[in-house]
Amino acid sequence: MSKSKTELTEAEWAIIKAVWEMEPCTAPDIREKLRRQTAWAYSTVRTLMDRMVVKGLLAAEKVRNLTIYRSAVTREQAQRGELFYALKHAFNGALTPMVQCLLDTGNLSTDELAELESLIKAKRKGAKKA
Amino acid sequence: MSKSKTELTEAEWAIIKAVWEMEPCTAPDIREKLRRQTAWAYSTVRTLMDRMVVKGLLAAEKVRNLTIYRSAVTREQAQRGELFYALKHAFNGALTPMVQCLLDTGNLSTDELAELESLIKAKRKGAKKA
DNA sequence: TGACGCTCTCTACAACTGTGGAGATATTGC
DNA sequence: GCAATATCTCCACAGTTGTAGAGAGCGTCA
Repeated sequence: MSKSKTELTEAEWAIIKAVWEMEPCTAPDIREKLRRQTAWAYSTVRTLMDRMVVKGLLAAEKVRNLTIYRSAVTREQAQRGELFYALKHAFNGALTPMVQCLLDTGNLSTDELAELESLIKAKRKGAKKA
Repeated sequence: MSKSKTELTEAEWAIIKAVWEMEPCTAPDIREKLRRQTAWAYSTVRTLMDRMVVKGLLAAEKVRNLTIYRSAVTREQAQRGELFYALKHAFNGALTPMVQCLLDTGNLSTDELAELESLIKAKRKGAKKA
């Protein structure tokens, strides 16, 4: 569970994020939701969504003349997929350099740093038992 | 400096990693280097590399009948690009959840966790002054 | 019952990506 | 000078991604 090689393009990310927030939903719903960012034509949204169904990213169900969409991968799965892609290719799977890079480039506030630190502390505590 | 939107495909990652290790180098060099992983035909490697030159990922220079390639982006730039792609799309730019996800999924040893912790500590110390 | 508005289906098309064959050219050892 | 090698140039082709137009089907309000 969780070996689903999930990789999304930019357009797919836009769509699936909208779906997560509105599901179950229709293509026009999503189109509307993304209007500000994308101004896509209906057929554009529809095509993208249907392709995503084929890829197993969304699930579609027909009700009368409506097509109802739902997400078929969780946000966590998708996030992991993306992160692992970066981890694997850009960092050869080495986690520490990846975090290093984040720290070096992101403009982290002192608060955020503190938060990260406690995250790790918590994790360490948990790991000790396991 | 560093706003270069660097995003690489899987094949491009393979190539540029090889280039980083051998530059300056020729297409046959790279082909040879990747033989184990990919078994690409010469023209495949060559096509990929030439396209990467167009994209500004590599730089090419002709010497006699040879084409010498060099990287045109640093490893750090490329890494940042990839990481930011994930950060922006999968995590809406929020760093903490991203790290959380890493911690949750990666099988980090206690040692690695400790290393991360000290990385953050160091960063905090530095940030205080800046 | 007809016009209006929604949603759908089908189709297209250009750019980008992965992959590589065919054949021209240059370098070099004999 | 010539054959053998290493390189290169050009072109092709299928699959994916981004984008969308044209027109059919249906529910509904006068």
